[in-house]
Parts: sequence; structure tokens; C-alpha cells
Amino acid sequence: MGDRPARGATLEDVARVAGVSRATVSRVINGIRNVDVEIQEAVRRAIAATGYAPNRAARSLVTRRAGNIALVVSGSPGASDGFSASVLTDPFFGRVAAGAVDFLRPLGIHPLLMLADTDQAREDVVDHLRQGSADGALLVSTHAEDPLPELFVRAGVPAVLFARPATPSPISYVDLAHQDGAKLAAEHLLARGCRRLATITGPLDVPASQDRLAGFRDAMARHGHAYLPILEGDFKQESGETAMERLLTEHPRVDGVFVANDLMAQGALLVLRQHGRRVPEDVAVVGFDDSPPALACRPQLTTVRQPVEDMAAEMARLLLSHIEDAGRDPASVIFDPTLVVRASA
Amino acid sequence: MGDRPARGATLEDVARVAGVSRATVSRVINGIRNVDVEIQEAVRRAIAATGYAPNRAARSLVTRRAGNIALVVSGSPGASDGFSASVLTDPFFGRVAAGAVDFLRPLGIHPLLMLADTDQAREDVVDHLRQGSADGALLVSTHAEDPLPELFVRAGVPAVLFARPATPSPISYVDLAHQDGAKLAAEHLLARGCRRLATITGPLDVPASQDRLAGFRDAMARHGHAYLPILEGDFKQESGETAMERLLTEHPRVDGVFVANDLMAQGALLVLRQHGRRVPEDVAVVGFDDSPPALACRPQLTTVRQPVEDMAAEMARLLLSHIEDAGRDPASVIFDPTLVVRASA
DNA sequence: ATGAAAGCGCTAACAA
DNA sequence: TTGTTAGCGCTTTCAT
Repeated sequence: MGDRPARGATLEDVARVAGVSRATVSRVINGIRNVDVEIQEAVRRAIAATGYAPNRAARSLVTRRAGNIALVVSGSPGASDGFSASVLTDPFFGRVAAGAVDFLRPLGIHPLLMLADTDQAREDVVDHLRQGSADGALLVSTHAEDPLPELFVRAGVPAVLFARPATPSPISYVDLAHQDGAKLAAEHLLARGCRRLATITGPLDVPASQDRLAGFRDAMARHGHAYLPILEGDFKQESGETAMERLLTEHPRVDGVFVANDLMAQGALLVLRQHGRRVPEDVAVVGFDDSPPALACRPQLTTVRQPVEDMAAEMARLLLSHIEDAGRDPASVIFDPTLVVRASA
Repeated sequence: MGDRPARGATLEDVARVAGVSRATVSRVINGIRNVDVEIQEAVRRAIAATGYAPNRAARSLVTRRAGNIALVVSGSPGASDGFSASVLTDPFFGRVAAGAVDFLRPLGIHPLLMLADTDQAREDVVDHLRQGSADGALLVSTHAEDPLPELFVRAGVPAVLFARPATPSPISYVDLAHQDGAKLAAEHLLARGCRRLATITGPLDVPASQDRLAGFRDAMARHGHAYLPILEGDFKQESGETAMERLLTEHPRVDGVFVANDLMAQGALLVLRQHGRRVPEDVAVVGFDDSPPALACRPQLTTVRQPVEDMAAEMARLLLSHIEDAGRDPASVIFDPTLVVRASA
């Protein structure tokens, strides 16, 4: 019964116990064939006997691969209670993380969670990548004009974005056909008889918000509806409340609202009820995302589903291919939204 | 204008450019004094000129430190839509992550996100730690009898738990004085005049749920209330709805409810309104956590605040000290809850 | 105050 | 099929 903490057995130790060379042990560990079955067995036994666990750093040093990737969320320093809290607590981000994790886990790859809400933080992220802490990055930007994509291409760091960057960059991204989604919402609202429509948008400096608005407006116009009140929010619940409040005073006869995400729609629903408006009878509401809050509402939200988890998985797939082949050209993959009809419209 | 991707300058390169030895460059990089100021300058210039970025793997190999830690969430494979989605989308977990990230970031440490919902996954997590991918682990278990803490101590992996483990283990943890929190809730409910109280608990196999229940029951008993209907939930919103539904049929005259977390309380509120009960006039409701959903409810939740972010930061602090000093004895740090009075009670 | 040199543990040619 | 041998890029005694 030895009991020293045994500062880790090395390949050398295993080799000695198994009576073979380090190279051979390395081969069986890395699943390279051309190793006698008998010897494989011996090696395995030696590994078990020594409690050997390969040293990641040593391996990375020679393979030039960290074996994990970075999941970075970039934004501007949250006004009040911190960027970290608001973003990590946002169900949308949770879905992105879940999608990436589920795809990566079977591959033995884990995401390094990094937030970049200041220039300093962004620089740190780039440094970490350059130092090889991670082999590439999955990037979710929460604001337009994020300098990070550009920093990544400049540093030669493999990266994939969630959503098309505001300024063109030679970098891969995954996105949703936002306009199509908005169109789905418009047609559903129109079909159920709404005639006085309005929309609560996301921050208008981000492409996704612009696209959802454009898609909704175009679809309305195509159906002859020239006028569309527009209220701008910031994708958080409270802004949905504020916007709906204003909408109700400025356009009291509104009978249908397209809200650019579920969190704001949730806030809108709250205000609607407070004002005694029945949903969907008096005012129909369609959200966007199909995130958990859509189910937490009463009535439950009719919403445009964005397959976030699948999109995140695709990001990971793309990233891996860029890591594999550094010369690969940037690619974009666009997903289709679907309408999930529940009780609010 | 050279233009090859320049497969990374090394210490050697910097040394050559600066006209000094590798050792000296290493010293200035690691901020070791005893380096001539002139030379420091020269080295810095050389670093800038070469665009040098230290190689993490090489450094880790000699220092035996990965420079990052693991943030692992352990649980059982979610019944329906996956463990990853439900946990990463849970505001409670988001707060833990935010607290850890905020504490660790200034130190240049990032968390490696790992989920462990199967035996296989748990083994993988332990392997990664043993391989030195991370220097230690922050663990949040979502179910009782999680084998991971034990696996960690057995593997000699530094780790700190969120919440006392169901089975005693020589391992550090951070926790809340759940009983005190429940007592706060009980006294508030009693003080506002409620007389027919009930409670919706979390899964009763986890210590936190048991403690909240015990604390509430004891406080009630001390005030002469012998009978307390108990409904068990699972910390998710839907279970709060189900429980409240049952409570209303079995104990229609209930006038106050203590719900073991905000998510379930949110569900309870929904059901209450659906049944035409006014909150807090007919039924007062007190939640637990003070998570984002507490504000998303109408009326907003009166709830027992758990300083999750501070607790997570403390976990990180403890973990770092265990990494620093492997011999350090396990420690526990208990935080005090506070009552946040809003509209629901 | 600085440099020389010995590894850290592993993979990958290259031989045999 | 297996072993030998170079390193990967860095930190760290130990001299100087």
C-alpha cells in the first residue's frame, strides 16, 4: 500500500511496467493500429496498474492543439448590474451554450467560457487564443460594431460567429433567415384578423434586429399595410414593458404586436394584462426565439422559433473544420425559422 | 513586409532580437525583478517587434499548472429535453457562472464548462482534471448522491462544492443558511396575518430542500402552527404549477405559501391567477433565491435572497487556495439569506 | 544581474 | 511491428 500522492505516472513509467518503449505506449493510447494485440493488452494493464493519465500540456506542446475551444460573449459593459449576470442569465445564451456543449462533448472538447465586455477584456481573449489556451473561438456578440471578429482574423485565430457581423469580415458565421421569420409573424397576425399592427424591435444597430424589422415591414407592405408604429427595445424584458406602455398610450387601438424576442414579449404581456387588454382577443402578440420564457408566459407565446441549439452545433462544426484546415474559406450557414403557434396569437 | 503566417515567435526569437538569453526574457515576462531596466526595455521592444505570445502548453508543462479551472454541473440525464438545455438555461446556474467568472477574470483565469449527467461523463470530467486540463473544479450538483465529489477526493483533484454534499466528504463547500432563510419567510407570512400556510418544496433528496422545509416547519411550529401541508416539486416552473394546482384542490382555504425557489413560485403565481385568487390579498407567496424570474412575475415576488454570485466567488477563492496549497484542510463557508420584500407577500 | 543547461512528458520521424 | 531519438517552448537551478 504505497501512499504518496504519486505525482502522476508518466509514459515512461507505463512503458517500463509493460516492458515496451514509450512510443509503443503512445501508440496504443492514441489508438494507432499496427500494435500487436498481446502488447496492447500488456500496455493496458500497465496503464491500469500505474493509474496513468496522459499529461495534456506535454501533448499540446507537440501537437500544437489545446484540445478545447473558447466560447466568448462580447458586449458592452452592462449599465447597471454587470454584463456577466445579464448575459449568463439570458436563456438565449444558455441555449447557445447548450447546443455547443452537446455537440462538443462527445468529442471530448470543452468550451472555455470568456466574456469580453471591455477593450481590455477583448485583448485578453485574443491573447489567450494566441497563447494556445484554446484552438479557436465561438463568438456571440451582443452589440454591433464588435471589434472582436476583426481582431480574430488579424490574429489568425479560427473563429465562427453567431450572426452576421455588422461590418463585413472574412469570417464564418451561422445565422437565421430573420426576414423570413418576421414574415411568418406578419402573415399569422394578418390571417387571424389583426388590422392595427405595431412592432417592438431589438436594438436597431444590430443586424438581426434590423432584419426582423425589415422582414415584418415588408410583409405588411405587401399586404397593403403602409403604416407601422415602431418601438425600439434592447431585448430585455423591461424594455418590452416600457415599449408596450408607450404603444398603448400612443396607439390605443393596436390589435396586434410583433415583438422581436420572447423576453420583451413577456414584458409586453405583463403590461397588456395590467391594462386589462385580453390576449389574444384584444391584442395578439407574437414573439421571437421560442426560448423558455415563451412557456413561462400566460397566455403562452406564439413565437418564431429559432433553432439556436442546432445553430450553435453548426458553429462548432464549422470551427472544428477551420481548426483542422487553416486555409478553409469562410462559410455562412443560414437556418430557417418556423412559427410555433400557442395561445398569444 | 514579411507575410508568412509566422508560426509564432518563441522566447528564443525574442532573446535573439533583444540580444539577451532566454532566461532573461522569461524573467521580464514573469515580472521577476533583478533585471536591469535598460534590458527590460530592450526585451519589451523585442517582444513587440516579434509579436511574441508565450506558449501556454510549454509553460504548463514545466509549472504544472493549466491556469484555468473547471466549472462542472452534475446531475442526472434530464428526462425530456436534455440536461444541458435545462441547466444552462436556468437562471440559478447563470448566476453561479457569473459570480465565478467575475471573480476569476481579473486573475486571467477562465472556467472550462463541463456537464456531467452520466457516469461516463463524470469519468471524463475526472480524466480531464487528472490530465491537467484544469487545475481544479467548481462543482454544482443538481441531485443528491452525486458520486463526483467522492471521485474528486479519490483522484486528489482540488474541488469546491456549491452546497453541502448529501454524503459527508472531506471537501470544501460554500452554502447558505437555508433554515434561517425559511424562517425569514415563515415569520414574514405570519406577520402579515396568514394563518393557513403550506409549502412547495424542492426535490426532497437534496439537502437544501430538506433544510428549507425543516426551517419553515420549525418556525411555524414555534409559533404554534402544528399542521403544514407539503407539496414536493423539482425546482422547475412546471412543478410549481402542478403543486399549486393540487394545493388549491386539497386545501382551498390556503392563504400563504412558501415556495422553495423562484422558478416554482412563478409557476404557482400563474396558477393562482388562473383560479382567480388575488396575490397577496387572498394568498401570499414567498419565493426563494431572488433570481431574475422574481422580477418577471406579476406581482413581483417577495423572496428569500441567496447571494449566489458572492457564494460562487467564494468558491473560486477557496478553490484557488486549495490549488495553491494542496494540503489545506477542507473548509465550509456559510452565507446568510435576507428577505427581499416585494409585492407577492 | 545574467547566461548555460537541464529537463517537464509527450509525439513523430526515422531506423531497424 | 517496435524502438531510438529528436525536439515542442518554456522555467528554473546553478554558475558566473
